[in-house]
Amino acid sequence: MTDKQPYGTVLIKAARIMDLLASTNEALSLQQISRGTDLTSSTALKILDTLVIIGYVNKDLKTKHFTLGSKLIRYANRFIEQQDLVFVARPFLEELQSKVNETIHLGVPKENGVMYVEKLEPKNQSIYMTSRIGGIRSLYSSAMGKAILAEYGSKELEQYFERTELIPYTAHTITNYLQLQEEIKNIQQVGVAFDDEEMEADCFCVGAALLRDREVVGAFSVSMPKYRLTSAFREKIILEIKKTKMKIEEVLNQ
Amino acid sequence: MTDKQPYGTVLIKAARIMDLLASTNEALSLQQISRGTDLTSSTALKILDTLVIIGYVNKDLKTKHFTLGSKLIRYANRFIEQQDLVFVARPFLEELQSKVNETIHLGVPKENGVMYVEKLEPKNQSIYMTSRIGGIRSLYSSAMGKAILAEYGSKELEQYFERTELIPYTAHTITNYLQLQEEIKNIQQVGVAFDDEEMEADCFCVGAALLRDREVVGAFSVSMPKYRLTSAFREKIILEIKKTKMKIEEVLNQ
DNA sequence: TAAACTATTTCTTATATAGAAAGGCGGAAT
DNA sequence: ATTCCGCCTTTCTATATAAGAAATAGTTTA
Repeated sequence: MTDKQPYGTVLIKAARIMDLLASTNEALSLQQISRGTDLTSSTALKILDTLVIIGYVNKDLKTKHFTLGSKLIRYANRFIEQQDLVFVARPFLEELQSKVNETIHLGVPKENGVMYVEKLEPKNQSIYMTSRIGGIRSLYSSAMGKAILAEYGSKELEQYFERTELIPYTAHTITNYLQLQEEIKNIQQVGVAFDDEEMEADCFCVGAALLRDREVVGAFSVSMPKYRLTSAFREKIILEIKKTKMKIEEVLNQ
Repeated sequence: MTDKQPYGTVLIKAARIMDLLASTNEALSLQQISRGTDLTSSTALKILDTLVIIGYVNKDLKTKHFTLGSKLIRYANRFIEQQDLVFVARPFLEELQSKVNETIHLGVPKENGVMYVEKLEPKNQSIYMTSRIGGIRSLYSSAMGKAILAEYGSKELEQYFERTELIPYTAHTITNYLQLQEEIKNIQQVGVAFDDEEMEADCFCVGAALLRDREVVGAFSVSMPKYRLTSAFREKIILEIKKTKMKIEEVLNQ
């Protein structure tokens, strides 16, 4: 019963500081940081100085205020590239894109939700794209998420229900466990999942999960404004999604 | 002459590990990390364990290999949002976008170059966008960069020349300091900078610097494939860039 | 099954860290 | 201008932590 020797105390404190800096768009003073992290100002300052040296934090020399550093972007870009699902799936998603000409997302399961790791845009819309990559959506309210849920076993699903509250985002969000269970059964039969304005008004999505060795490793979806949805287009998208899913999984499973 | 007390040794070692993990797309073993960073494997492992706890590193439980963690994406997204230049400039860049319908970049000076912090895409092209945001281009070979150089004072410029080798990227890259100086004079007269296939074949850009309190805080540019460039379009772009620069700077300088 | 490698834990010493307190600096108020 | 006040920075030392060698556990190869 010997307690493990503690380690990385400075790292953990540094991470607290980083999280605090990442919790706001404002530049923070030493005081704000030391109060916000329960560190003495001398300790916080020494850690901050080191974080500045390694490029994780920026210090405004005039105001003495701190913000996140630019090195983090390099890390993030590399993180995305290290998700080999992105590498594998991207060419097929591009192909899908060329056929449906709508927004396409790729996501991976993360923290009881699904995290966007790739996004293909169709139009002239100028989008602030980085605000989305890395974003996490709940499983029960998105096409990708429901496609993932449809691959869960029954006890896995039960555990999901236990730990998850079905909060409505729109009037269409499914907030009832029985109804969600019905929906999941339907997805298992049809082979694709839908999001009919359940996350965002006017937004319709069709998605499918991606399995490697019978395990969910991600999901992808096509999203569009609802006014562009005709029943013929809907059928086309379903067909193309199924084809794309097959192609990607073929590669994923060697 | 008392040496400063060392601090943040673990942080710096952790950063070495992070940098190593960010230097490749491969997942790395403990051995590879301990060799690549000159840390003993026990030290490296303890740091890695902590990095996993705080979400900076991912450990594959099967292979025991390490990759970067997903928390870095959150940091990166927030970093972008903390660049308040992005907030200020975006609406004007979107307006510009709607007029020229070509790719628009926004950058900030960083490490003897210019770092992309925003990108507005015009077309149906599916772009792997995160690979660009955060990317750094040299000053002498890009429209944004040369626009920044044109705001340098003469001694500042001399210092830049001293520390910078003019490496050619294409046959059109300016690799001669006198020629570059001529070009800069021209930019100062015309008010915008050009990149005529100097960075990438077939790519033509027009850019301008953004000043706050007479200090360069960024730059933006319009990029297009050269075959779409007519002389009328060129003039239109120059005009629109000048207008956009004025509008953004008006806000930047309150 | 053994051999060879790699990951993990243990243990001890030397070292880095935490935090209080003092000192410095700059902006605000008078 | 001068004082005051708040925040940033430095100093110092007991103490908690880190480093590394070596033992152990685990895994792959032959």
